[in-house]
Amino acid sequence: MAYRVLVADDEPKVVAMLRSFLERRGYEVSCACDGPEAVEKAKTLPDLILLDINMPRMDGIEVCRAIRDRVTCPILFLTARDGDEDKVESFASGGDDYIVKPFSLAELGARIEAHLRRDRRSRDIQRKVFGDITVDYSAREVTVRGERLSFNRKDFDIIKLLSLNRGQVFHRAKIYDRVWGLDGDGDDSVIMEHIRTIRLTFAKAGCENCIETVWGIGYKWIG
Amino acid sequence: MAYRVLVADDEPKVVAMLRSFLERRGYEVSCACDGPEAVEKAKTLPDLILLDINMPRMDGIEVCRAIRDRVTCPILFLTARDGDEDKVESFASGGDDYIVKPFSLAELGARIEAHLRRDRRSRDIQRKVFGDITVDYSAREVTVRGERLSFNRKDFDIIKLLSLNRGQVFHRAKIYDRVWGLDGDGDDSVIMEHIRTIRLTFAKAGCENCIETVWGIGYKWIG
DNA sequence: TACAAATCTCAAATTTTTCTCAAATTCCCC
DNA sequence: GGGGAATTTGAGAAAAATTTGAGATTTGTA
Repeated sequence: MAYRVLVADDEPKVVAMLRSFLERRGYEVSCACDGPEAVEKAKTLPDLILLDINMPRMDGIEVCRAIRDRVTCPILFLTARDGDEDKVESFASGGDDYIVKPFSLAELGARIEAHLRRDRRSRDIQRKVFGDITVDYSAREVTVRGERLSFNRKDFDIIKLLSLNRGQVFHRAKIYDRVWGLDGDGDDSVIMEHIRTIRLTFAKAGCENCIETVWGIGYKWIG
Repeated sequence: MAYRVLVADDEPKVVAMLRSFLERRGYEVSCACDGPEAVEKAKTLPDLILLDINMPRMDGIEVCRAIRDRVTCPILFLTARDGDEDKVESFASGGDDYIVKPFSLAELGARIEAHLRRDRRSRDIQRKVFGDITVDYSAREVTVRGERLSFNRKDFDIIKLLSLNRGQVFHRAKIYDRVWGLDGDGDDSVIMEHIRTIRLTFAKAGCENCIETVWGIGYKWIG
């Protein structure tokens, strides 16, 4: 499942820019253009929130105070104000970071990743993103553009093996060994069958060619 | 008990200033004046580390890489370098924050507090909200749209384990270990039975599918 | 101690996954 | 282009895992 980021800013230009940047990086983005809307959308429990401080009707700091009890995800303030007092107040309201505009997107991206990584570490979650596809190994879940695909045990185990080793070709016998265990007298047709159901499920979600056939050898994950 | 902060910087003046500032705020401070010393002192497992990037023999980023696997506490870089690349590399090495010198002590204090707070928060969560469902861990209470559901001890322990790790799949044996204790020779059917009663109780309150079955593996909390 | 609630057991019923096998198709190389 | 091996497809059988139902046992408490 891709990370869901909530962006709250009253300037449409900024929102559009952030959305495009974040989506390009594989996040799922939702937006709010004022304080109350941000509070409302925070109820969907995003994985991270970017909060502008200057917003009409309710400023970012008030939003943060309002949601802090219910939302445990990292909250990053974005703002043009560079005063010490603003910073101290932002952190005191429950914020996790404070980024002064204009900021570089590279830095923003790195900070977002760092916060998500810490969150992940404290929750022991592991996932990998391949463009539209996200594979979450601890949830045993695959998501394609937000749509959740369900795989049964063997299918997921195969996806896990291949996707953790993207680009590497696996013989069918090798897949059998790794997924079924070394004792089994693996029959290639079993693997082929599983590959088929995996492909079918991905195809239904509009995602072809995640797994490529390498003639005479086996399969590899393209992602 | 006071939080222990490790300060690593090769300039004695900076170290002295930070030490005095931090001690005035009630932290217990230890210092290192070069990279290897920082790595060594990190073994005492401080609660937070302030790391200068420019240090003799081994720079801050190398230090961070060296200790990241063993040390889970927040690592904050302090540096005079303000380039994007430095920042990105610092976060990539496992850092949690990047503060450019000269910084205000008020901001530094606020950032340190924020990082420690998050660490604390992830250790003792009081309650969590999942849409209609609220799980209160200190009161051992579950509420669905205001209606209070009652669960017996084991059932609640299972709910707690799963809901604190939303999305993560737990093997039945794992659930047994975590809820009953490691010694028990857990029988899967016990877990299945408890899951059933939990589901029944939630269903009566009009709340289906909080717990999802992952075939061949176990269960996970959807919320 | 006795009662009620909580916890555990076990086998039948159900659901889902996994495997099998032959026909159809695709791909590679001559 | 054609032969032959490799792969995909399709449908259904076999196997495995889970849920359900009914009751036995244990535990906590008045």
